[in-house]
Amino acid sequence: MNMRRTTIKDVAGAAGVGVATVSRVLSGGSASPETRERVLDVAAQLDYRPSALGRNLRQRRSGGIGLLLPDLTDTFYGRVADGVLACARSAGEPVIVGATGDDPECEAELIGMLLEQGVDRVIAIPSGDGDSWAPTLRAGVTTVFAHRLSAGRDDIPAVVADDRAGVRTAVDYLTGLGHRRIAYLGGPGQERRLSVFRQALGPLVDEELIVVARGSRDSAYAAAAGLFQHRPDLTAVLAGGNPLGEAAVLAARELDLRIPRDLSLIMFDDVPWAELCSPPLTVIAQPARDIGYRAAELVLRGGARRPRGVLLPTELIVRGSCAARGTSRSPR
Amino acid sequence: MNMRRTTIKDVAGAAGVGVATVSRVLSGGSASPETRERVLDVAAQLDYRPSALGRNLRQRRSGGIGLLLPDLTDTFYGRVADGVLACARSAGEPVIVGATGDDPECEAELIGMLLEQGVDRVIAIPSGDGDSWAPTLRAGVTTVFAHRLSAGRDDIPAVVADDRAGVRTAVDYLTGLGHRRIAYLGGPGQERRLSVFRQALGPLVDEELIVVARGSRDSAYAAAAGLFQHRPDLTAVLAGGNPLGEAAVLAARELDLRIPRDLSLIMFDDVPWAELCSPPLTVIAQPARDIGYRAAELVLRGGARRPRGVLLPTELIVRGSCAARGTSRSPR
DNA sequence: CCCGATATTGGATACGTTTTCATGCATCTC
DNA sequence: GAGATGCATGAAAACGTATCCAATATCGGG
Repeated sequence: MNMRRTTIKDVAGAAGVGVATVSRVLSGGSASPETRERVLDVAAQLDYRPSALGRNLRQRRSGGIGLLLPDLTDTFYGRVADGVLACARSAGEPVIVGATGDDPECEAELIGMLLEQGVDRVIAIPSGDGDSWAPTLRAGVTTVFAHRLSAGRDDIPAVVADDRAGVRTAVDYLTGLGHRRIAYLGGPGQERRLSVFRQALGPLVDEELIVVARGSRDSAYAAAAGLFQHRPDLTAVLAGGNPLGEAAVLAARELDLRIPRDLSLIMFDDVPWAELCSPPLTVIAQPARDIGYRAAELVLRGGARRPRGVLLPTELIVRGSCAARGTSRSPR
Repeated sequence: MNMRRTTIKDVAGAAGVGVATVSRVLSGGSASPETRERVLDVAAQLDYRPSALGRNLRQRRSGGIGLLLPDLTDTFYGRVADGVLACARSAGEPVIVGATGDDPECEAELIGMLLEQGVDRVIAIPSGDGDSWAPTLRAGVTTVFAHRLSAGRDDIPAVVADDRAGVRTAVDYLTGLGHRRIAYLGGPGQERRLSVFRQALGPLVDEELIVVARGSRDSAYAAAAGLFQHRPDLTAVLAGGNPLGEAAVLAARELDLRIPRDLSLIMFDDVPWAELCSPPLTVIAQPARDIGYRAAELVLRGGARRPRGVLLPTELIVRGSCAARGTSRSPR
């Protein structure tokens, strides 16, 4: 059972032509109609597939695109990945995916793996500081960020949702409902949202109401529960991602806080279950799939002329998790 | 800006040795301590990374593993993918991911892409019939199925959850609560669950209560709504996956059916939001991540001696979406 | 009828690596 | 001291492809 893979030589031999001709025919080069037909016939008959290994080695590029994101478990990232895969497939490009777990060290390691693999395009939801990305740039790999920017890397185009507008409308909506003590529950890599939050809240900002959790579910829950216990005077929460929102709902339930009577909640990212929750969650929808798709488009078009990035709109979807600030929360 | 990638020749030249020696040192072969050190020094200094392209071409294997699944949007598949990625990373293997959308044609196309890419291991959640997989086997690609089996492909090992036990305990639980008219809401590729469902229900089975939706969310909702409207006499539903469960909850709410008073619901697959639902959903938990991880282990160990597959346990997690059959549903 | 232009073709080379094989050198054995 | 044994080493081949270049065939024009 030592089936050698059928190579271009086999096709050439069977068709009675040289390998160069076969290569040309299959790459759309010029050839006489009859040879072309014969070659195609033979190739089809032998079920010949040109080896990407040989081709890539020859033209010193893998033609694959690398995708690095924190975690495929989070539906948001899943949707981003879905968008990337869709676009890549329509271009016939394979995608190598790596999960960084939001760990810069792990990210650096995966970057190394991608470089070793000869990937020449990378899409990433970056975790660490910008330094990790020096290697890809130095190697001439066209790089595009998705969903997040990386500190000190304004030389890499990015496709992101308009956090600025999202946070602002959310904050406006909450203050419009009369809320004054508004908390922010954030995750890793959300510096931009945070700064906008502070800015939008203006004089109302209270640093103690800003909590940043690490990536894990446990950490998110702990952050939410801690926040609610320490500051029973807060009346509204903005959760910076669906895991945080989930943690907030869970913690609120555990502490017997009723949503929205005792606590108003807005969650970043619209997920299917937001509607199933009771009350259904008011959210800021982000076009996750589009982010992935557009990033893939950008990286496929190549770094020739690089647009400075793409900003996709967000949308506040009002459901039932926010109420006008009524009586102050009853203390237990 | 035509930075040639640093190759093994550069290292050899700079270290004053032959390329063979460099290759040996880096692959852990034998070499005198002093040469080894010098080579390693130079390699580190030049930031040399062996090109996977060259290596793979030489040893006629890509060393990568291909992962084909229906959809990264569904958290279940996301968790499976996460498991695969984790295992692959610990083995240093890159993973090429493709989304089939549960479309056999698309699946076949992606299989072709993987073969072209020279992948020598594939993990798949198969969509179509077994015929699609003839090419991979013929090419000597070790193939492992995850989560599902493929009809007529008992020569490919599979890592699956114990649907058999899962369905049986669910049905037993429901009948134990007094339910008699139990519906099954299924998706694509669930033949096994269906047959077990019929078997477990025995004489109670009612073919009209068995509905199979296509993959999309809309289709799932339509199936659920149609079922509930046509057969208002049913008292319990088993949803074969979290999209189906979601659809069931949504449709029930739309038709003003209260869960669990009017309708008991058990959902396959435990997702974080199952707990957030009100009432919290009773589910059959599947070890999705483990399925992926084990499949990766299996495919990495290689097809040398092939275990006939792995069966992972499921668990019925009772929450609040099932009730004893009380009064018959009031007709609107 | 001959020459130059054009179209088609096949041989050879290079891509970066691993691996085989032969060579040289030092050490060991009798 | 001569032959045998072992080890470190480098030259060269091979993996499958794309492309350069020369060679051949075809054709048109003078």
